[in-house]
Amino acid sequence: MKTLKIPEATIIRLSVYSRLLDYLHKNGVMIVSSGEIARGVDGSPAQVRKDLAYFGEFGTRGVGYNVKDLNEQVKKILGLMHKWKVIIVGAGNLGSALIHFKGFKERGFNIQAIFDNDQNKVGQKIGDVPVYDILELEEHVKTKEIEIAIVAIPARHAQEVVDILVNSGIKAILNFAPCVISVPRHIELRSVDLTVNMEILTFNLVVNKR
Amino acid sequence: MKTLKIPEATIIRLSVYSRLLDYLHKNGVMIVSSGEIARGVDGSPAQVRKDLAYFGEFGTRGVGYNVKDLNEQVKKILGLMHKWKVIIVGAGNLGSALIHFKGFKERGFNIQAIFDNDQNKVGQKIGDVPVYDILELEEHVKTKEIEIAIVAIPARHAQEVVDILVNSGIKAILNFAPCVISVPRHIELRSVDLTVNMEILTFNLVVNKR
DNA sequence: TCTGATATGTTATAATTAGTACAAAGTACA
DNA sequence: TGTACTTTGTACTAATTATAACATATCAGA
Repeated sequence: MKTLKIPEATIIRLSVYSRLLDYLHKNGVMIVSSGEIARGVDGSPAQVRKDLAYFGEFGTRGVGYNVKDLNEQVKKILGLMHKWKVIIVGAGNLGSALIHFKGFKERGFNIQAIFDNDQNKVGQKIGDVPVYDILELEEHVKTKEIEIAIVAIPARHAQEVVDILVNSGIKAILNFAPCVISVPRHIELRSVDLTVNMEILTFNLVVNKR
Repeated sequence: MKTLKIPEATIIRLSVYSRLLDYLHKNGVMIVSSGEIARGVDGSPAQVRKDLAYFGEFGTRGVGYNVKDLNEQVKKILGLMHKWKVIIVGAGNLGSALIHFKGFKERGFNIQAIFDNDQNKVGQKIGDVPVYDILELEEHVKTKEIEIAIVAIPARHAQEVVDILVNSGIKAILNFAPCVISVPRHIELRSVDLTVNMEILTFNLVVNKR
């Protein structure tokens, strides 16, 4: 199979398209055009078609796209045809907030456990997710075959925990600690950096005043 | 002043450089080279120099960069020479977590208030930040001259709240609601979309297996 | 003061991504 | 069946961004 390189921006947009398609499908819309998708995601029709064209032909000329079929195809592209086993490391404020975030389950991410080193939290539940001792992290990931870990701990311990995750055979990590993290090439890593996001805003505020 | 367009990727990197420079400065490091910065942020020396070159000459050939001076310059570029007045809308799990996140204050973002429509929360404090009724949002932003709002509420009400913020004269918005938000051109908007980030991971997991 | 070593700033080149235009394919209806 | 209309998929063009190479400036030591 030929896998030409796909721009990350395309993947981001596909994810947003898919959420719109979810919404349209839920509301009984059967057919949608690239123009309607574009309006729904604040993009251009050409961009929508080009993004889809990386992966095949999903529409009918003169008609548009079947909402249900297209959504299934897009979800398949995004790797959402099966549920993913997810854990969260860090039962602090952010970890707890992420447990309660509805969006994960809606999109097929099952949060199965949360890990912390605070013995007051270990053995409790947050929502309906059990809190385990972080000492059990490596073994748990291995035996339960966890695929994705969300790291929600302070920056000074993040690399250390990531190393444990890497050793335990995790496949992907979403990191919220505001620091640079290193992982071997075969592991997927993304960082959500809140202060960086804030600073992009302030940069734009300042330059736009010039 | 000439303001040629700056890639957003450059701004993201500058923000990361600055955090590294904070760290180096705190540890008494006086001089740093583009190569050392690159190692610290997992990038290339040429990229570091090019990013900085958009804004001027900050180093000394044959020597490197003065850590303190460069950090001041970079922070100035990022608009961090003064503190920013920030509010959070939504006192749910995520809003509360963001209140407790240390990184904001460290980088000059002062969270002054949090707004919610839950009357049980109104009048309370989260950390040391007071919770106000969301009905007071518009007036508060106007009179206190709040510059940045963080939106941490469910997607179905996000656009509605953003419209209030826009009317009240907010300058920038960081949105955590998983949906597409529209604002007038003169307002800065960024969205942190957790499921999109997860789906970039799963996409990469799936394609890398091929 | 001259020479070698080092690190920046900049120019040139390559790669990537987005935008435009249009041909191809389908629909509707006289 | 044929014609006008719609919407996709793609080839082409333009713009953006990253990479590499190099010229310039500084320092240290003889």
